[in-house]
Amino acid sequence: MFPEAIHDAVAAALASLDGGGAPSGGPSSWGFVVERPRDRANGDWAANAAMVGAKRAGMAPRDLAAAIIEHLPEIPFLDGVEIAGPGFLNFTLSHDWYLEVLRTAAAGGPDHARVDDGAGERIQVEFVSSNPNGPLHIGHARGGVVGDVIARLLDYVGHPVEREYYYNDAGAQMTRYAASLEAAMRRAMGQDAEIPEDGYHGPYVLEWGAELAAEQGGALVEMGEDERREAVLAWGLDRAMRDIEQTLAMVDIPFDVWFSERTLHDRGDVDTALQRLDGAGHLYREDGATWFRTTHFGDEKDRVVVTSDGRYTYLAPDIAYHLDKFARGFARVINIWGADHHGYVPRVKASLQALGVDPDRLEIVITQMVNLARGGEPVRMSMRAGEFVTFREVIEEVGADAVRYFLAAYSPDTAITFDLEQAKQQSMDNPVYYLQYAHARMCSLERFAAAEGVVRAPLGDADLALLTDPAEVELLKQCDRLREEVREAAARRAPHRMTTYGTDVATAFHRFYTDCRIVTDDAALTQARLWLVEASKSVMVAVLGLLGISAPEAM
RNA sequence: GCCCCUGUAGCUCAGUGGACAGAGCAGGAGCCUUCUAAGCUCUUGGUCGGGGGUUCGAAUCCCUCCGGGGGCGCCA
Repeated sequence: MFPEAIHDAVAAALASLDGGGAPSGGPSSWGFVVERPRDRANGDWAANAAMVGAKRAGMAPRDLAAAIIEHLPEIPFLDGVEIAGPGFLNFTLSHDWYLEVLRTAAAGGPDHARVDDGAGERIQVEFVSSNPNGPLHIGHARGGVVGDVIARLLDYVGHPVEREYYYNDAGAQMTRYAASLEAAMRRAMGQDAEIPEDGYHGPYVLEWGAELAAEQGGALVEMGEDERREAVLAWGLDRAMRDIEQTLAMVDIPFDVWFSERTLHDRGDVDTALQRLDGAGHLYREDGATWFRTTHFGDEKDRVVVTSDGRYTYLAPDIAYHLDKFARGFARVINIWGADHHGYVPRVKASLQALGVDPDRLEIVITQMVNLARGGEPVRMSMRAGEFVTFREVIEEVGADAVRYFLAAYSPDTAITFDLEQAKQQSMDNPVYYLQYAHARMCSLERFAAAEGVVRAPLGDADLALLTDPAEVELLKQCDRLREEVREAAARRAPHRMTTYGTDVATAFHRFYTDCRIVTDDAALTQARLWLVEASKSVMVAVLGLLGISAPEAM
């Protein structure tokens, strides 16, 4: 109910100041906001209405503030309102409000702060979408974690969310991959074969080639060339996809839909999309190729969709793919792309616009680079030569929780260096343990209480008013932030806000633990504090759950 | 050359229109015979890259300059 209740009340006060008849646009036309003051001394919530509206009201901000207070309707759980600084209205909530927060959190569990802001707005989040010709690396991992957390956040605020992985199982890259695999297979079988210059050279190619040799090598070499090529490609696709899916499962990143590029070709969707573009007059031929006039939609140059030797460029199926997404009824589509793809945004948006889909419905989150390091030394990688540390290796070395935390903790806009040594350390260099430790302590307290024979009585019987220690109040205030923090993180597509918030909750809890002994001879106080622990646990489990990090009961 | 991201404490990063700029780490001083010290308290440390502008108010918005990263194919 906060901050909405305050906003409504202030809007009502402004409306009555306006002479009863709310003018154009109604109360919200004043355009003020209710937000958290940076400094706690300035209350629980602050409204800038008096500053924003001073000009329109023809009054000095502080005078307008006083007038607003004069006309302010009653707000439940409000303890007081003050004018401060240049004209802020600072609202302080009552202790009772925080006890309501405790009851809601303790009774409602980790889902207690869910909202249905997004009801009815189906969103697709498409992420990772690595080509199925090798293992995932750390860059894919970041897209995976960012996309996964965004999907979890959107779900929490009430959007029906579908997670999709798009894989390019058609085209020249796959042909090169299959040729490389076949060569590796032949080598494993003792034949003389060279992996093509423009093929894939990573150690995994040799490894998978050997697997292929062992599984079906004999049969494959007997086949005709075309048949064998098809069979190797199919096996290679399956092998890569299995590796990718398993790796993602290791860090708890599931997908609802695995979408194959081939289906677009097989169904004729690519042709259809190009015909539609042509029909709308957006295509032209030049130098033997077919061009899409993307400059008409703000791109810096036109793009080829069919090459002079009759093959599609990657853009052609991408047009069909994005068209297909919206044909599936998503109100909004979010793509998580690596920084190296940012240049493609204009042309994909152009294709949507050209075909009558509002390009604003497609949102593209760009994740910046991830560099790997070990003990401060950069780990050199070459994708072309296939020399890179795989995501799987990183997970095995540092653990799923630490990986997820690290990849979620920074704004997607920031380039990051993932230091394997640091991520592995179970120290304060690794704040993931700080959050998990808070949760483990909560569980430990419950175990201790039970061992002491303390039974938690029903919530309704607890005298929560006993919770007046500053550390207790601070912890309750932190718990109260969950809903607004999730909303903000979801709206801004900003997973890292959850790690920041989680740290605040953990800090408040550790402080509470240090300052207030929970299980004591004072039965009533013990009951109240155990319920506070329970409420905090709901919040902590919610945060860890949104981050996809495990909540250990003991550490 | 053009486009995107970025420049905030010694380090890694939060904060993107509000009130004296924050966290962790690192540095300094303390706290375990009692519920997990992977914890807590206090403390040192900043011309928010430089300069202009918009605004009642700018780390935040605009312009410009400088530094770092990425992208600019009839490759994916």
